[in-house]
Order: sequence, then structure tokens, then C-alpha cells
Amino acid sequence: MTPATRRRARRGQGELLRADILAAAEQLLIKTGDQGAVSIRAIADAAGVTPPSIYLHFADKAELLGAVCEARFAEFSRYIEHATEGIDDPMEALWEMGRAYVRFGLENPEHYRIMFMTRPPAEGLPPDKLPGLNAFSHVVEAVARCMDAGAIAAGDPFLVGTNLWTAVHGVTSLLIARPDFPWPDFDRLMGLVVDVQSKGLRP
Amino acid sequence: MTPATRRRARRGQGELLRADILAAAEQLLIKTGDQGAVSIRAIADAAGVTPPSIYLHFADKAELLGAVCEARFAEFSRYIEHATEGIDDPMEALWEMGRAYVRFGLENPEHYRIMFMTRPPAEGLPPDKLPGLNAFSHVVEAVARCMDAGAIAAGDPFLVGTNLWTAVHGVTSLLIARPDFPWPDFDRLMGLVVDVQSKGLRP
DNA sequence: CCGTTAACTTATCAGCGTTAGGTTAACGGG
DNA sequence: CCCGTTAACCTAACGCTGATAAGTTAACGG
Repeated sequence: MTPATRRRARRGQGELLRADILAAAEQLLIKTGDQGAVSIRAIADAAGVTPPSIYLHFADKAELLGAVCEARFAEFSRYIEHATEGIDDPMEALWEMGRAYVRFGLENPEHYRIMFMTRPPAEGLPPDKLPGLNAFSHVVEAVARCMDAGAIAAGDPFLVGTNLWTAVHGVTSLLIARPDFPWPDFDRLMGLVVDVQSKGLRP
Repeated sequence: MTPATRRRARRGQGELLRADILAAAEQLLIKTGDQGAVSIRAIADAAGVTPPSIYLHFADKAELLGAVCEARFAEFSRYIEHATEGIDDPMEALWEMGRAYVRFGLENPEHYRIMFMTRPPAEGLPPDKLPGLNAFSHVVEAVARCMDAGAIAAGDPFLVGTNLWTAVHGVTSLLIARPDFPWPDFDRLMGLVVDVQSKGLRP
């Protein structure tokens, strides 16, 4: 981790602090597992710096959390891609993506919260630059492959992809937000969700 | 609404303030549409009282918001029940419940946020007293009726009900949390979601 | 009319995000 | 080697938040 006390960076190396702040914020979020505990002051402390220094690199807290998410979205995208490696059957690949999606959310609940369960940290940015849209395009492509293979009824891959997104997000976010609910066995539930989508999307 | 300045309640009528506080909090949440704007001070102001008075009736802010939600859950339950009134076909009734669920969420996004998208305001309470469990039991019963009618494959109504819940919640919560996403036409999406569930759950 | 006490207030605390303005140390040039 | 420049960072503070301790006021029974 970042040392508790920092030495002033060399001239021209001011950007180093930015990386340290991001790392500190990420670590704090993972360790405490509570978004409320990730305060500007706590982040500054963990980075061995005073609170105002953070504003040299981020306009406000929302932008900072947005930047943390951006990195997380990249990992999310890689995680999902990796889950389908070596799977030839397009339908099998699609379900594996779905399972990977849910798994990622449950393994990183506080990150998932920021990514998909709160209002976007940075609002009103160009719709083609939305974080996570990259990962989503993988889903749409996977859907298109399934359509080509005749495993899914022909139609709008984007629409079907959005439907699949809402399905996996529904499971993930409810499990995170309502842990006290008397949930049925996870594998049974996930199996049913996949099964319903599978049957429901068939030609 | 509550008057801006309150007269001290009669002896033994202290509970009157509790209702006024709840009403003020609810109104504030609806009017501003922003949970962050609903502060203890703002609520106290709207109720014509000073902030510490709130703590005579609620242990902390979480308990207050929890109480606001409880009332909202009751309305939610009524809203969904009302949507299926006069519909005989059990399958049709089930989909109407689903549509009502999503509609309620989109019409009351900030309430929906507190109800289903944040950690429960009051955590760790007995699993059979979870708010909203009443509304959920209606879904389970509706599923059971569909199974009896042979419209849905026989199985565990609770499991299927949970699956349906995740499905409608997925659409609702993502629409609320990610309004900037290039969403397909709402009716087309909702139609596909219902269609997939319908086909996927058939015997 | 008066004591009791429920109902409510004043004053204050620690912590939050954020800003204005000052300080310090790294470096190029003389 | 020292000096001015300026990037990098800090000190002090503001107005806000949720929350608490301790004081005040007004309703009521006797």
C-alpha cells in the first residue's frame, strides 16, 4: 500500500499522487466494504496527504469515485471476457457471461453498488462514453452470435442484450441490497433464471 | 401540509409529532426527489420543530427513513393488489402485477431507491417481519394460481416468484440508476421481458 | 395557584465536502 | 553556489450534516 507519510513528488511528477489517491480509495472501499466510510479525509489519510490535495486531481468526490469505477469497469470487462474463453458454443458462452456478471457483483458488492445501483458519479456525459458500455457491447455481440447460430430467435440483438442485462442485474442487485430476504438456494435460483431466459429466447 | 410553526402538543399527545415528522419527510422526499436533500434539519424545519425533537420519536435517521418506507410498502402492496382487480385469467393477472411493480418504481424512484436499492434502513430484524414481504406473498400466491391453472410449469412457487421479482426489479432499478443508458423503447423492452418469462415458465 | 413532568429548545460536538490563500521544496539559470 | 520561479502541497476555515446533553416552557392534577 501507499506509505502513511508521503514525500513531495518531483517536479512534473504530480500525477503520481493521483494514482496513489485512486489506489487508497479502492483499498478503503474493499477493506471497509462500506461506501460511507470512504470519505475524502479517510482517503487523504490513507494516501499520506491532506484533504485539499485531492482536489488538485479531482474536481469533487463524485469524480473521484467515478474514476475508481472506471478502473473497476475495465476489470469487469476483462473478467467477463475471460469467463467465456475457450467456450465455442455461443449459447454456452452467453450463459457463462451471465454467471460471471453475477459472480463479479457478489464478489465486489460495494463496487457493484457504485457502478450500477447509485446515480452515476459523473452525470450527463456523452451517451457513447458511458462507462461499462464496452462490456455491454460484448453481450450484444454474443447475442448476435447466438442469433446467427439459430440458438436465439432472430431479432434486435441490442434489445435482447438489454433484457439479459436487466435479468442478471436483477439477481445481483437484489442479493446485494436485500441480504436478509429468505433467498432460495443461489444455484437453484440462478439455474431457473438462466433456464427461463434460455427457453424464452429460443426461436 | 404541516404548518411552518407548531404549537406544543397537549399532554399525552406527544405522538402527534411523530406523524407530522413522517409526513414532512415523505413530502420532502417526493418534492425534492433526492434522498440527499432529506436531512434531519430539513425535516424538522418542514415539521415546524427543531432537529433534536425528532430524536424523541426516532432513534436515528435510519429508523426514520425505515418508518417512511414502511408506509410506502403498504401503499406499494395496495397498488399491486389494485392492479389485478377484476382480472380473472391468472397469467394475465401475474403480468399485470409485474407491470404495476415497474410502474410504481418509475413513478416513485426515490422511494424505490430506499426500498430496494440501498441497504435496509433497519438491518438485522426478524426475517419474517421484513417490509415488503407481504406484497411478495401476493406474487407467490399468483404464481401458485398459475401453476394450478397449468399456465406455468409445476414447481416451487416461492422460487418462481423470486425469479419474477428479480426480473421486474432488474428493469426498474436499472432504469432508475442508469437513465443515461441508450434504452430501447420501454414498451418493447417490457414486452420482451414479459414474453421471455411467459415462454420460459410455460409447462 | 402550584408542583410535576411531558414536550420541546438552546447550545454544542465531531465529522463531512469543499475553498481561499499561504508555505515549501524541486529545479533551471546565472 | 545561490536564487527566483513555480509545482506540489498544507493550514485554516466555511457551512453543512447527524447526533447528544442539558436547560426551558407549558399543560395538567391536586
